[in-house]
Formats: sequence, C-alpha cells, structure tokens
Amino acid sequence: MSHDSFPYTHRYLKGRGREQLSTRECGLIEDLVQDVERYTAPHTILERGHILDRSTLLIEGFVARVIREEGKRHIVALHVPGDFVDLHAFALKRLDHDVVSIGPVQIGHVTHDRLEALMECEPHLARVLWYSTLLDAAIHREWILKLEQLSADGRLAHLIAELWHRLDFVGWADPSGFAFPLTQAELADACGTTPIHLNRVVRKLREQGIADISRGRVTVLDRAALRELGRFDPDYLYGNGVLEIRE
Amino acid sequence: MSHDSFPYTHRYLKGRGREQLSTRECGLIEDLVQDVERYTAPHTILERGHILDRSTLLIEGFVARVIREEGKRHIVALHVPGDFVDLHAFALKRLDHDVVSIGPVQIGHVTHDRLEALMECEPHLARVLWYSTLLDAAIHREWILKLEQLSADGRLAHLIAELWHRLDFVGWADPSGFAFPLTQAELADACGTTPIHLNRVVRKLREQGIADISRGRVTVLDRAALRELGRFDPDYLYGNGVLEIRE
DNA sequence: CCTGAAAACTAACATAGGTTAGCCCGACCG
DNA sequence: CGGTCGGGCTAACCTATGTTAGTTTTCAGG
Repeated sequence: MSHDSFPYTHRYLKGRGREQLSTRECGLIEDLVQDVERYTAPHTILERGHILDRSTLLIEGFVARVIREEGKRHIVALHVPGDFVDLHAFALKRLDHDVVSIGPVQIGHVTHDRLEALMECEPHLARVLWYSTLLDAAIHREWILKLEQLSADGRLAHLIAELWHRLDFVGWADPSGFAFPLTQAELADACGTTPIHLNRVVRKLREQGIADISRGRVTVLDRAALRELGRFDPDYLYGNGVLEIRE
Repeated sequence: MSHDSFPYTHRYLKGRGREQLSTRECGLIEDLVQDVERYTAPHTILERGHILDRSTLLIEGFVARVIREEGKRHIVALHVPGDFVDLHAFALKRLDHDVVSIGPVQIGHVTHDRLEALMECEPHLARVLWYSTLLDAAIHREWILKLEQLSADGRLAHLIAELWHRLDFVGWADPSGFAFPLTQAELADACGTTPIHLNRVVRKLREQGIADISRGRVTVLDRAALRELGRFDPDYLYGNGVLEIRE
C-alpha cells in the first residue's frame, strides 16, 4: 500500500471531524511544508531543550516522543502520519522531550515565521491548529488514565486499539490490522513495563486469539476482545473515522 | 493567608515566564470573568460530554479532572488557583472528563462569545491562551512519565513537588509546605494506586523525614530528598517561579 | 459531651510484574 | 560459510502492590 501520490495534508488527522479544513486551507498548509527529509535508520529528529524556529509534520512512518532518564527510555507519545509532531514548540519555543524516528520515516518542516504569517490572516486555520494540539492533550489524558487504571495487558491492548483507530483516520490501517515497526522493547517503553513482561503479554494476546504482534505487523484477531481488554472507547479522539462507520 | 484583595488574574500562572501578560492584558481577562461561584461541599462542576459555551477559571481552591469507570475514579489532572480549567472546551466544545471541586473552591466563568471577540482583536493574548493549554499538555506528559517510570512512593513525591511548585507560582505556597485538602483516597486516584497502598507510602515519607501529609496540609521536611524520590525537575513547567530564586 | 460518619490506619494474604540470567533464531557481514 | 548482533523468547526468583477485612482516629453536628 503506497500513498505517495497523496499530498501531505490529505493525512492531516486533526482537522477532521468537528473542525473540517477546506480544500483551500489544506492547500495553504501544503504550501508551507518545505525540506522534506527521509530517515531509514533510527534517528533523533529533535532534541529536548533546543530552541526551535520551525515545526515538524510527520508525512510517513512513526515517531515517538521520548524522555531518557538514567539509561531508561520512556515513550510519552506516539505519532502517526499526518500529525504535527511539535506544533507546541511554536508557542513554547523549546521541547520538554526528544522526538525520535521509529522505522523508516518521512517528515516535512514548517518555519514558525511562515506559520505565524499564515495564522494572522487565517483565523479559522489558526483555530484548527490549536485544536490539533488540544487533541494531543486529550490523548495524553487517555494515556494517563490507561496507566492509572490498567495492568500491562490492558495497556498494550489499549495502545493497539488507539493506533489502529488513528491510523484508520489517515488511511494507513486495514481491516485486519496495520504495519507497525515497534520492537517489543519500545512497546514496553510506551506501556510503562519491562521488555520481559511485555513479551509475556504479547504471548498472552496471541494465545487468547486477540491479536498477533510479529514481524513488523499487528494483526487484530478479535476486535471486541481487544477493546474490552483495553477499555477502549474512541470518544476522546473526537473523530469520525471510517472504522466506526464500517462496523 | 488570604488573597481576597487580589484580582483573579494576579494568580494567572500560565502567562508567566516566556509569555508575559501586560497589565492591560491582565485587565482584559479580568473583565471577562463573570458569575463567580463558591462551593464548599464536593461538587461536580462540569460533566463529561456536555456541550459548553463558556470556560471556567479557578480562582481559589483545587479542582480535579476525573474519569469514572466501573465504580473507580481516576484523576487525570489537578488544578491550582489561576488555572483555566477547561479552556480546551473553547475549541473542542465538549469535555472528555468531569471536573470536580476538592475542598472549598471559588470559580469564575468566561463565555466563549466574549473570549472569541477578545481573541480576534488581541492576537498576543490569544497566543498566551494557547500557550496555557500547551502547558497543560506538558504537565500531562510529565504525569505519563511519572506513571511509567516511578513506583508509588516516587509518584506521590513527584505530585507533592509539582503542586508545591505550581502553588508557589501563584502565591499559595509557603517555605514549609502548603494547604492541601485531598484525602488519601483522592491522592491514590491521582497516583494510580489504591488507598491502602497510598497510606503505606504516606507513612513511609513521614518515617523517613521527607514530608508529612496530614490534617489538610503538606509539610515538606526534606526538599532535596523529595525531589530525588520523585525525580522532580521543574523544567517542564516552563516557569520562573519564586522557589527557584529563593534557594 | 456524645454520636455517627468519614478518613486514617493496620494486618494478612495473594499476585502482577520486576530482576537476573540466559537461550534461540534470523539477518547481515566479512 | 562462520561470526556476531539485535530482537524475540523463557525460566526462576523476589518485591511492590492489590485485596479483603477489619480497627482507630478525627471531627462536625446535635
């Protein structure tokens, strides 16, 4: 499945649903994107504390927001194609975390100068950009909930369900699952557990016929059980994705 | 310690630091606030899913953002005086969580109509409001980190250190601690643990001479040990509070 | 001053998950 | 074609935390 013919913003998740971008507005964002880069090896795209004068749009692949501490690495957010990864740096100026690529990625850059100019004459677009950072915050809250509420198996199930949903918004999911290059160690970093325990959980999901995670792909075998285990309710994504309609 | 003579926005944390509000801009927000209400008994101020046409400024006391599920209650965020509690509802229109009062509180309301009008002619102020929601997201990320990284004692230490810091920004902390009406059960809801285990942790902090939490007050006994235990580094608050200068 | 309810606190036991140690397998490489 | 390295996987053991079932303290209201 290749999306190379799509312009970048066709995958721009966050304007969907409640706040729809017009074709003209999509084009305006499209025009902002410069300096498209590709990375195949793991790469630290942005570093904590650096002062930034541009923001990053994820065009293809996955990136993680990570915080390293005493040799350990913690993933505090994951992004799918179409996400503005660090739009918050537009107002905060520096990041409180690193941004690293996972698997092969393609990213575009938008300078803050050009963004600022655009936002001044496009108030609706400015609102949608704000909206997009608020959606990040809503996803953060759901992660907090899942970490407070669920044990490791539920956390993993929730993560899979969320990503399946978000990828579906932007056309990168299929009815049986999705391509997913995270290692078990990285999944553990995102679920707040250890690789050893995460492996136990992966095996359990497989044995119970809920989902299979292997060879760079997630295959969902029992969607209802996955949702139940992860207590997943997509309300917090404020979207209207295709999967919802499909079922 | 009474702050009754201060106007509300003197406690408006989020404009501090990088993005300073002018006196005139403070006055503009001040003028927006209407319908000041007080609650002494526990009260659900806002309910999940409701469509909102106004946002809420916390003037005095504490409120929590909570998600209830199968009889359990999870706190995904806490607010201190000066915080806009649900500014995100301005763009998202509905909330993905409830907002409840903890202890006696005083809140003000700002209608979205008036906010919208103000933001159109005050782009800098609009930027500061955006900034304030981004700070919420940064705090969310830190909570995710703390939940992934720390065990229950560290989580509690982190929570105390963060709140001490945020309260200091707005003049509600003192050098030995702060007034704090959360019950142990509520602290447990915010730390992702059970009341029983939280009680063990409270006792441990007391026995080790780190902090004492009792009778509606937190007394910090060993600030360095508290920070160490909670791996607390206030960078993510993007502030320049007084405590930093004091030491 | 008494009373009832909420909060704080404790003990005893069960288990999820962390830790340490290591094996196995396929991919890439010289 | 053998070596090595990262990722997947497993076992044994131990601790932090959850669970169940209470007792004690605090404090507001009568």
